[in-house]
Amino acid sequence: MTNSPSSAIGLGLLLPFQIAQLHSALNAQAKVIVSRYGDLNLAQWRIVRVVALGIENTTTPVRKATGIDKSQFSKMLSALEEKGYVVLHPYDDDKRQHVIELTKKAYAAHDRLGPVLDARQKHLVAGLTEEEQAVIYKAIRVMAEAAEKTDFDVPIPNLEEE
Amino acid sequence: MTNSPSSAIGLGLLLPFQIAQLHSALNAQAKVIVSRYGDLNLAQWRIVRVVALGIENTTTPVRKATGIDKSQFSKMLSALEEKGYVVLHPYDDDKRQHVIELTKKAYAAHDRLGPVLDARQKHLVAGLTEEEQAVIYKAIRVMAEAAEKTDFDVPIPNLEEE
DNA sequence: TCAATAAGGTGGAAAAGTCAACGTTCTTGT
DNA sequence: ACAAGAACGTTGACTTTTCCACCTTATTGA
Repeated sequence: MTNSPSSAIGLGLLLPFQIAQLHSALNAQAKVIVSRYGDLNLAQWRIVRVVALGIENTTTPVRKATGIDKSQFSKMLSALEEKGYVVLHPYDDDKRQHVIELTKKAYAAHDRLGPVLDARQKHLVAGLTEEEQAVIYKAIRVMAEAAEKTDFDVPIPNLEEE
Repeated sequence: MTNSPSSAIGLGLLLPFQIAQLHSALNAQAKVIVSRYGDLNLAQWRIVRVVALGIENTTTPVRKATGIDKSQFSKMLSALEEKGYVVLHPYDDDKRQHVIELTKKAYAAHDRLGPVLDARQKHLVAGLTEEEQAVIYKAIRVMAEAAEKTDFDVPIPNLEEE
């Protein structure tokens, strides 16, 4: 699109890069939208969302569902509590964890932002057919799995170091 | 990498979120690979790569091609210069910019890493057909474009605030 | 020619994210 | 029952990334 790189690489070899670009763009977009509707950042919003949708409501499962590192999760949760979005209760089944309860403020934020982000989602895939969307989901799954491997022992001729 | 990559993927959650997860996984993978072959980080590697492929060789176009924020780009370029990967020359057509010249060290790094990342790329899409790959590229393009929009004025039914 | 505005790059500050050590709680095996 | 080991969340140090204000160079328009 901008300028087609020299054949060999072609467009083919730039996939991770393009995904990084796409992610960056999506992230920026989400950030603008979310910040316009409140004082939550993206990570905080995701936590609220997972709980609001009733997917999970205790710390570890929520953390896993949102894919946030446990250190940051702890910090974001504290921030949410401070800002009055959540109340943390002890969890009897596992006293290391907490039960996350959303406040009215959180639900209000969710009610406001949810539709906007739904509209955004629709907008994002508006130019794609159902079949194409299905392909994307498959591709994400496949690539995420393939991203596990890190040892690509290319037949390297004894490389001279510099 | 810290958080299990595949766990949250495939839960049927929203697309941007899954892309973020995928990006995170790909990023971690690339990080490991790149760091194993030298002292460049991802951003630095991309700069080297764009120049090595002859796509661009002056600052602004390289910056745009790599999609790196201009502040970080400046820092990464300084780091590359310090580490002896590039030499910066004044650019007469626009004295605000620089011409980026790669050193032998940079070319050597490129020669070593290029094949490995090519192998990685092949591995990533190994589970996808040609058609599916084509869909992905289209999807990325479509979504990246759609990510520009940030005003989703949803017809908000005047929701009662609390 | 000269001011006004835009674009590029730099550097400091803030935010986000990562990492490792620690205390508590849970689980497992004996 | 109890010790050993694992899982969880928290904290503080640290790194990376992002944001913003500033200075320089280009461009535009009068």
